[in-house]
Amino acid sequence: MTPLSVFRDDLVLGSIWVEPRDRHTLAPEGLRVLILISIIILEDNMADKKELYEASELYRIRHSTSHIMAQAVVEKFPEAKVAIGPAIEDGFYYDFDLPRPLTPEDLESIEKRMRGIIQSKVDFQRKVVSAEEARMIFHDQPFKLELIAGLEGGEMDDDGNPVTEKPEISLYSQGTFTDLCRGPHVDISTRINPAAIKLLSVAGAYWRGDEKRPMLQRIYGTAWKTPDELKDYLWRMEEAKKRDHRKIGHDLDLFSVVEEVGAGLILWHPKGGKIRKIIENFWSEEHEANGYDFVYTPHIGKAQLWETSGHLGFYKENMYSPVDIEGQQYFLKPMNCPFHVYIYKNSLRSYRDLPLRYAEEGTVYRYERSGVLHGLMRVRGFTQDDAHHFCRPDQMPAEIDFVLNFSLHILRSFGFSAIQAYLSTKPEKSVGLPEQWLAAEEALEESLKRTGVDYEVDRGGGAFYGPKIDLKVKDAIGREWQLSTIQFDFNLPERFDLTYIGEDGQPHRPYMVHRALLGSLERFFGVLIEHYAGAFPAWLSPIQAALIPIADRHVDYARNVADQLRKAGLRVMLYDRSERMNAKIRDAQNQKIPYMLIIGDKEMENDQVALRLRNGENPGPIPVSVFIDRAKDDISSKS
RNA sequence: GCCACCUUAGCUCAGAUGGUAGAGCAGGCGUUUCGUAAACGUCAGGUCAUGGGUUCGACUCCCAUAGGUGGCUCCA
Repeated sequence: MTPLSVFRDDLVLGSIWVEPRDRHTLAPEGLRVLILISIIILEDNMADKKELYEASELYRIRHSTSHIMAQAVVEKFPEAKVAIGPAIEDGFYYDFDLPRPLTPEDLESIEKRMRGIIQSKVDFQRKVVSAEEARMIFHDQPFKLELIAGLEGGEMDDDGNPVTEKPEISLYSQGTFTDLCRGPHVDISTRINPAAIKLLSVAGAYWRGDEKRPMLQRIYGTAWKTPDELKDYLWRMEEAKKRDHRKIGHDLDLFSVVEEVGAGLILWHPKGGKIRKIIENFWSEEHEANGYDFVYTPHIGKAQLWETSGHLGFYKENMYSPVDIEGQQYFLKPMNCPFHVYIYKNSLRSYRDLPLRYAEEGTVYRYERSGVLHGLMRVRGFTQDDAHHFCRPDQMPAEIDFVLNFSLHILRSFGFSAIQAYLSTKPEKSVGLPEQWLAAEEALEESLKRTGVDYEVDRGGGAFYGPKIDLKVKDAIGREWQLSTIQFDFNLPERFDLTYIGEDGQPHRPYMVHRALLGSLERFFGVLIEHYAGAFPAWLSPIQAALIPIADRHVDYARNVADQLRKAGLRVMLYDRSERMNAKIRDAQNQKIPYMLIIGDKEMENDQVALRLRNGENPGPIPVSVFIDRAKDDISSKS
């Protein structure tokens, strides 16, 4: 038996014991997810996960391990300048300014020294000092001096409000190392299990996250209570790596990014393209059935357009340089909104025409710094499943209800059942009338309440042009991904002077709502790949059934079955090469094809196929028609 | 963009201290016709990311460029 961590959001909550062989078959999709569901129910009743963590012993262990690491580093590099070293989710880090770049060998020796320090049983001692004393102690530590000055001056809290009470200045010492630290720590180093810590990587990090300030070297590490928990954490990291959409995208031949085309630009291969097409078809049908009109707009627009929309004022850093066309400047579009606005403006609108819902899968281009590009998740060109709603003030609550429910419906259709909403309200700097903001925020919140979806409010977190709801989904291993966004826009209707004629014969300003449900097709595809680990449900699978004849004499019959399946609307492939059956199964399995249909003498005689599923289940021979019914059921139920 | 690391055949990777490259898989061609995750043989594949430099000689060392990976938010 071997322990398997029960976790949520990478926070280990405990362990259960399973047979080693089950660990790999059950854990990733089956068992773990089941556990997750029950944990989520339990844990959602708990007050605040973050507070819980910070009060935990594990948090103290990690924070203290970070200090021990700092001690080891300072011993190795006496001239090191130390910055900060907190515990974080799953581990800790510490930032240093060092005379030279660290190597993997350095990490090994630091880690070894850390074990030595831990085993020497050092105490962690807390001491409160005055700012003056602190300055003396850290006279050659510029980062600490800056922190002391900050503490003394009374800094800002998370919301940017000045902290009124000056915190006391405390030190923690262990062994030869003293750090300016709020704590808490373990009392003695033996609380840390030297076999349950590991240094992971070194990365650059700006002092205080500010790119204008010095670049420090950050060492990341992890620490757990037991070696088994450490092992399990490392195993989880491996599992997450296996789900990496870049790896799966390559293995399953879904997409690529090549240097010759350009960084952050996606090539969709036929199989990825098939999945995209299925997503788009579904998307279109649902939009069609829900009162949307489809619009298509160009990829570039004149400078004046972006001037009016405000993009050249507020968004220019993310836009590419203009192209010159007959002396006029044109910009590649970073958003679709201005075009949709002009479709609205193209005729005089009556109050009877509203609401209008313009939808477009609009491809936009945004400049992203090279270092932040990441597979399908962060790219420079992508297609938004965009739409803009224009409605009257009296229609606004119903319109929000509609779009929120529509969003939830679409996300759930793709197998995302755990959805968390975030409502962001008026920031200090904003456009629009306060009463507009209030009405919109109230409509958003009331609507959230009616749907019953779990939500949090981020006061002051909205964009300057309007409040919004973001929807995040949890994937199969508990990670959150932001997909949908529903945003009010008080800015563009003003800037473009949008109106409709009311019952009173007078022009009125419409409300405008901008929304994307899947976000971008590229990113959404990446999330789907990781959520399903490449094993897409049948309705999304580029190939649904693989026909596997055992010997060449079965190929003709298999071809005949393939035709029947295609006529029934299934996507099939036939293994007609003279490989061994085992090799064909292995290949189909690696391609994560949902249904494998083995065909030998017995099947040929009885007009059957022997069904094998990619999870290893082997239901055996069934008539072709029975298989067709079963597959069609799975597909229509999207399971 | 910045910091560190990385870039060898389509893919995954070997190639001490500088002496112009090797395996497995994939691919082509044969042979095999086989009941639930890899049959056997054979052939072909590389200006070692690109461009400079050091050297008698560079995949190996230095510099630049392009791509990639991990970070750059979570308060001492």
